[in-house]
Amino acid sequence: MANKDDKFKKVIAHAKEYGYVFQSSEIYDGLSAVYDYAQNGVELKKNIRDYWWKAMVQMNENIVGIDAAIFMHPTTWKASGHVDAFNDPLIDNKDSKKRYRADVLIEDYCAKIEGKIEKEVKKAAKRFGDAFNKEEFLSTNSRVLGYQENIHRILSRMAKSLEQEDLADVKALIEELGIADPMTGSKNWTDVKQFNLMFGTKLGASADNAMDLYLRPETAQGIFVNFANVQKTGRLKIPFGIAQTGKAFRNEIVARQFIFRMREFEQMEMQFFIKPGTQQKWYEHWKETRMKWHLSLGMGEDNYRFHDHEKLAHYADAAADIEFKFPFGFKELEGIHSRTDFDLKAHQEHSGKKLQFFDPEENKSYVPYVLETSIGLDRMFLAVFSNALIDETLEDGSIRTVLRLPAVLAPVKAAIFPLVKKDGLPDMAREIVEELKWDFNVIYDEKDAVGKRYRRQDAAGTPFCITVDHDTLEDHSVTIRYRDTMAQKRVKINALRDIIKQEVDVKFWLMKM
RNA sequence: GCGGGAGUAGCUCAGUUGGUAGAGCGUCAGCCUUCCAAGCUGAAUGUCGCCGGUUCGAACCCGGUCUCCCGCUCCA
Repeated sequence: MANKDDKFKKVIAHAKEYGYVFQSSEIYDGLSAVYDYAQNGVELKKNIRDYWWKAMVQMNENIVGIDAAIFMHPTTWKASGHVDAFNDPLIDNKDSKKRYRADVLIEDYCAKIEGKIEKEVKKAAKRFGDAFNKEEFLSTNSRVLGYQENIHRILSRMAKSLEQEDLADVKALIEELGIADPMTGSKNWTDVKQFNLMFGTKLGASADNAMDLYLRPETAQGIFVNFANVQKTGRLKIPFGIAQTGKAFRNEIVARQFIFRMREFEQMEMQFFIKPGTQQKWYEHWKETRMKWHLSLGMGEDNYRFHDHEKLAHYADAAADIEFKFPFGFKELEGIHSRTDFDLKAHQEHSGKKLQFFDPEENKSYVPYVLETSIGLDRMFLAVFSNALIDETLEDGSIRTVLRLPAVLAPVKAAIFPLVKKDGLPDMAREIVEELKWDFNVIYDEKDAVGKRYRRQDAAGTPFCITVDHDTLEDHSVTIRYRDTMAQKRVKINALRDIIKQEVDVKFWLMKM
C-alpha cells in the first residue's frame, strides 16, 4: 500500500514538474478537486481526444459528432432523472461518524414494521390453518391495521417534508421514531443536509426574472435532446451514433485522487441508436470495440478488465465498465451501458415532441434503444500518464526516469539539438525545427550536455531526439535517438519526416484495432 | 462532511530551548565539452499556506481558515 501511494505521489509530482497538470488557482491555495492542464498536458489531452474522435466519428460512416451547450433547459434534468437522483438528504451520526441517507433510514424503519406485519400473518396462518385468508386478515386485524396506518403516516409525512424541503422535519421524524444508527445504536444525529450533486446557476442578468439552470452533470442529454434534429438533417438511418466530447460538472461530496474524480471534468461519449431488441448484440459489439481501442495503445492487456454491473442504474438493462489498473488499483475508466429507450421516452413525454424513428423495413415508427459508450477524458489522461511513468534501471545500475507515452499521444514528438552550441550547429538544428514543425510539434534545446538533454526529454515523454553534429554540415545526416530503447540511428535529414510520421501517425496506431 | 496526518525556494527536505531562513537537485547566464543526467564560475527565486492573537521579538506557541494526503461516507 505504501508502495502504491508512493507511485501515485510520484505521478502527481511529475505531472506538475514537467508541465502537465497544475492545481487550479494554486497561487490562491488552490481549489479542491479542480485542476488545470498545463503546456504539455493540454497537448496530451488534445491528442487523446483526437485519437478517440478519429476512431469513433471519422472512421465510422454512421457516427456523427456534435458539440452541445453546457447549459440546457432545466426540464432536461427532470426528464433524465437527475433532479431526483442527484438530490440526497443526508444525516450523520455524531458518535459513529457514519453518514446515512435520511430517507433510507426512515424507509428501513418502515421495513421493520412490515416485518412485524409478516410475523402476525405467520402466527395467524398457524392458528387458522386452511381457513386462513391473508387478504381478509390484513384488512381486518386491528393490530395489523395499526401497523399499516403507522407506515402510511410516516411515509407520507416524509414525502411531504422532502417535497417542501423541510429538512428539520425529516430530522424531527427520525428523532420521534427513535431511529438509531443501525451499526452502533446511537441516536445522536446531526441535522439533515441536502446534497445537490448538480451545480446551479442563473440565466438572466437581473435577479428577479432569472431562470434557474444547472451546469450539465453529463454530456449524454445534449445528444438525446438533439436526436431528432441530427437524425433528420443528417439523413441517418438506424443503427447510427452521435458522439460528443465536452465538460460536465458534479458537485461530488468527496472528490479526490488527483484528476481521477474532479468537480469539472471532460467526457467523451457516443450514444448509438438501435432497434429495440437488438441491444444485447450491440452491447457486446461496443464492449469489444472499445476494448480494442484501448488495447491499440499498447499499454498492456493485463492493465484492463471488464466489470459487469449487477446493480443497474434506473435507465439501464445492462452495463459494464472497462476498468484500468491505476496506481491506486483497478478503477472505472469507461462505461458501456445499454440505456434502453429510457432517455428518449422521457424527453418525448416531457417535451411533447416525437422522438422516434420511422423504420422503412418494419414500416412503423418506434423510440430507438440506446447503447452508450462513455469515457472520462481526464481518467484516460491519468491512465496513460501514470502507466507511462517508469523508473528504469539501466545496465550500469543507474536509474532513468522515462515517460513512455504512446508516441501517437506524446505532446512533443521530437526535440532537435545541436551537439555543441557553436560552429553553426545551432543554425542547422533550427533549420530542421523550421522544417519539421509543419508536421509535428517539435522543440529546440541547446542547453547542457547532450546526454542531459536526452534524459530531460525522456522525462517529458518526447519519443525522438534529433542531434546535429559536425558531420551533419558535410553529409546532411543526423542522429535520431529513440526514447524507449535509447538506441541511435544515423539518418538523412530529408528522411526524418517519414521516420517520425511512421511512429506517431494515428493511422498507424488505429490500424492495430 | 467527519476523524487522523501534513503545509519552509520549481522539487526533496533541514531549521537546535521563540531572536525576522538554509542545503542538495532543478532553473537561468557564461565557460568547457564530438552523443546518454552528476566539469567550472556566477545569478535569480521564499512576506516559512493565509488571517489573527500572545510576546520586546513568531517558521517555531495559541485560535481560526484554506489546501493536500490517508480512512470513513458518497459515487445517476
